[in-house]
Amino acid sequence: MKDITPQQNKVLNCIKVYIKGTGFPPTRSDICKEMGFKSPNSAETHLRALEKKGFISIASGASRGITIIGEESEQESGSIETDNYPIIGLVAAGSPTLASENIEKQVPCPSNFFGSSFDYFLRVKGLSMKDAGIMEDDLIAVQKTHDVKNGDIVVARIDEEVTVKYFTKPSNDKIVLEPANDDFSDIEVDLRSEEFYLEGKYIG
Amino acid sequence: MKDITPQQNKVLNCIKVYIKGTGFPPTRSDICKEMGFKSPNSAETHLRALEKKGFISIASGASRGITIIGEESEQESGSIETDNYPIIGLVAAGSPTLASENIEKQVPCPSNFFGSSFDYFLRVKGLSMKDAGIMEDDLIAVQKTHDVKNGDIVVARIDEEVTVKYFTKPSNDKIVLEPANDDFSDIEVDLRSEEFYLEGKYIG
DNA sequence: TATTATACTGTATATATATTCAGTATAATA
DNA sequence: TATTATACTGAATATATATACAGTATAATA
Repeated sequence: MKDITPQQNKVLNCIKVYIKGTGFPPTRSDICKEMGFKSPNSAETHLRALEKKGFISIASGASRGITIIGEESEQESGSIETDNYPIIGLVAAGSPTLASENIEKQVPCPSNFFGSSFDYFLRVKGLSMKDAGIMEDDLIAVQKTHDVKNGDIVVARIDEEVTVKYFTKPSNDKIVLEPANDDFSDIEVDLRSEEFYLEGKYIG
Repeated sequence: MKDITPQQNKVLNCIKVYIKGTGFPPTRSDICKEMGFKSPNSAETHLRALEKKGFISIASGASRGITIIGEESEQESGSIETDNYPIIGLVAAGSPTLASENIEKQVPCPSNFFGSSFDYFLRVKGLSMKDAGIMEDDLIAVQKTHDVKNGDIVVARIDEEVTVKYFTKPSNDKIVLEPANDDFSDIEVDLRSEEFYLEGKYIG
């Protein structure tokens, strides 16, 4: 990263303040107003300099196409690794689980919050895992994987239907999905005749 | 906040993803590309609807002048408000709950993760709240407060013993703590003869 | 000394963009 | 039944915006 001049730093700071205030980057004219310039080209040349030095990137042709290139770890208190995770609501039959139409919203959560890494939250429908502490409308953290062991709680899809159950594989072409609620019965899947897709594994 | 339609939610989510990816809001055309619309007016009408319902604000005349109105989130480029919360394990009789000897460890968590603010995590012992989805060794988020309503799940201490139950106060000097498991029975506390201390309220 | 980077003013213009107008269609509501 | 909200296509247009071109001036290099 090359040196930044005091004036360029002022412009960079001005852009940051603008974004914080409005939610979107300023135009060349906006920068002129803020900085007191009388020509939009003054802003333009500063932007080009800042881009050249790697502080921002400019999307060509697009208005307000300024992106601040931050040095990431600006966090003071221990720099916790957080990420946004999508919450998956009702999964439309046949569509990929993580397709945007299934995403209710994104929530921030530390990536190691449940001890193991995970990929998304799933909103649970039904009470079949009641005795495992998973209730209707609960959010469960799911890791996309096919590596599951007997006794794991898995998210599985059988013929377009998504379900959360205990996983057991007694033989090579048979899978048993066991609910944690006496009111529900086991599901047996014959891998030779039925479609079975393992969406992932319950993490927390 | 009025109701949002599924399609409007898709558009809103699309805008959020765009901002996350590029650092600035999309144009009407950008939304069309992302959503598959063939007319910029499709995006325009959705934006107007979202504005009317209070999900976004639109700066008139400005390009890309879309601002997401998050209920709390002032998160530009990763500055999510996270805090460390203590996990309380077995609470030693007679000692203050938050005393350091009771703290198992600290975990980071977004302060608004459960919608409401909270003060610590408590590790649950016993299965008395099984039917409410609270199992042995579960972590529950607890807010230190004395402001509880009938039907709230509370953390209470009666004569050196800490317990998690539904709270009801039928009369001025009597409290009933109700478990969520048929195998356990209600606890009635006579405030005139027994010591009762309200540690806090169950948040999530 | 010539060159390059910084730091501006001022003008011009192609195009990116918001925004209005005119339609079509469906479902819900009064 | 009429009305309103949703969900689009398609075209038109005023203007917001990026961006190039033409200059001026100062300071720091090579």
